[in-house]
Amino acid sequence: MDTGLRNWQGVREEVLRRIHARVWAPGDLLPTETELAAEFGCARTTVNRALRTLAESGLLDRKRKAGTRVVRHPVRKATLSIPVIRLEIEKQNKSYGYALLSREMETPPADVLARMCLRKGSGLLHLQSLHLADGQPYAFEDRWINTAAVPESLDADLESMSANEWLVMNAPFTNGDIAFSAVNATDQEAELLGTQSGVALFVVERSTWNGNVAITSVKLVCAPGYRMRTDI
Amino acid sequence: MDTGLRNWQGVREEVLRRIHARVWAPGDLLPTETELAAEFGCARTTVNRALRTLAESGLLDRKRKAGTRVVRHPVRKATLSIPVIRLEIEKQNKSYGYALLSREMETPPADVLARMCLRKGSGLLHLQSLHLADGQPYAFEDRWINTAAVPESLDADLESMSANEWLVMNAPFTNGDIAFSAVNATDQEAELLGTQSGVALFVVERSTWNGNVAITSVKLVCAPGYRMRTDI
DNA sequence: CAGTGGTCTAGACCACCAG
DNA sequence: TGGTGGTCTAGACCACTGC
Repeated sequence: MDTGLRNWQGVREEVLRRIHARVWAPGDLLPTETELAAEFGCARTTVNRALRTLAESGLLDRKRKAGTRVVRHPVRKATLSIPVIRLEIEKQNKSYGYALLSREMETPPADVLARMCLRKGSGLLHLQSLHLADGQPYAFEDRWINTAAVPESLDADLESMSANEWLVMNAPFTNGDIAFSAVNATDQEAELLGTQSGVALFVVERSTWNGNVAITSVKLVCAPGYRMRTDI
Repeated sequence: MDTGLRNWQGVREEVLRRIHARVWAPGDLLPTETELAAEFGCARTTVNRALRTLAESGLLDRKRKAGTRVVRHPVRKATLSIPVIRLEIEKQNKSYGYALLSREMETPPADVLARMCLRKGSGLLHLQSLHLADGQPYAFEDRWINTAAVPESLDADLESMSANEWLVMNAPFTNGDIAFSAVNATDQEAELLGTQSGVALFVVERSTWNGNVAITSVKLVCAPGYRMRTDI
């Protein structure tokens, strides 16, 4: 039977429709790729692409020999874009500002060492800076850079360009992790962000590696009212 | 020239390596698919798959006729899994508990209506509940359900099963949005979560639609110390 | 071990868009 | 308008895994 679905987006839409319409309910086994290809009148490759896409977005579970099933608890996946802060601000039609507050070689506290998987004794470059949007405090950045991995960072001009952008252009990374949480503002954070201590602040912590070499670990404390949103 | 890269993952790794090694620097134009296929000794389809994958993860920018370029500011994309809370807790080897606190038909406040893109006058089902991990408060859930879109929800047994799970199984959605922020605990939230008012809490807000029909809007206030993490 | 998805190939046509 | 990526096809072989 040829229903005339000749491209993979079309097949994906039709499969989605049937899942929503409960033709294939959660836990159900779908026909094989070959059967669907025959029904839709297209090549198996096309069906494969459609089903693979749906599996990647978490709606289907595929196993060789076992076949393709509709997952029982669709774990929705949201994709967050982690932009360079300057671009994030400029996209809101605000002017970006940046101020370097401090820059020292220091022995990092234990939690930073642990996050970067480094052992004690290594001195790291410690940077504190402030990002501004239209002159207002936007986020406070507390960053540690592994100078053993990125020695050029010692000579970098970090007065005019944020460490974030310098690293993006000069120290590529292969993997990392990111975490989000909420904290009460310390006195220092409150003063820098122009608010009162105790106010709830949104925090982003990110560490990156090149292979298994730690590059940098950064903690971004956002100004009150910060909201991170995305579509699902 | 055949360098023996015969599968798309291998091609992807090699292209990645060259980007990291600055063979192709940010902004540079890559060879065409056909040229790369010749160099790697594989079919163009294979190169296409590799480059398409890298473009999807935000490292390459591809345009017909213009060719493939390394992006200047690699916007890293983090994929968050939004799990059913019960599963999230059980994955930590803790026992899941759930308590329905209130269930009323009510006229929602303006901000909820706006979030769901509904107009005034519609009564919605308002649910408040508490999620527990090993008996300790884990998150406070404040949910509105559009009964016009999901009339069966009026008869659902929401004492034993959380609304989240009931909806996952009974009211599929096609799209939605999700937002994260930080708030200071209100007196009510503090009492329910076993903490003091004013403590910084992590908040997740999510709204879902089936086509353009609003299904539900939920606000999840997490217990102190909540951390959401993922790899990038 | 046999059935299923995963992938590769060579060739083809098409859509888009920069020059 | 020509060059580039986007996709489809038919056929093939392979890898995994449930039975």
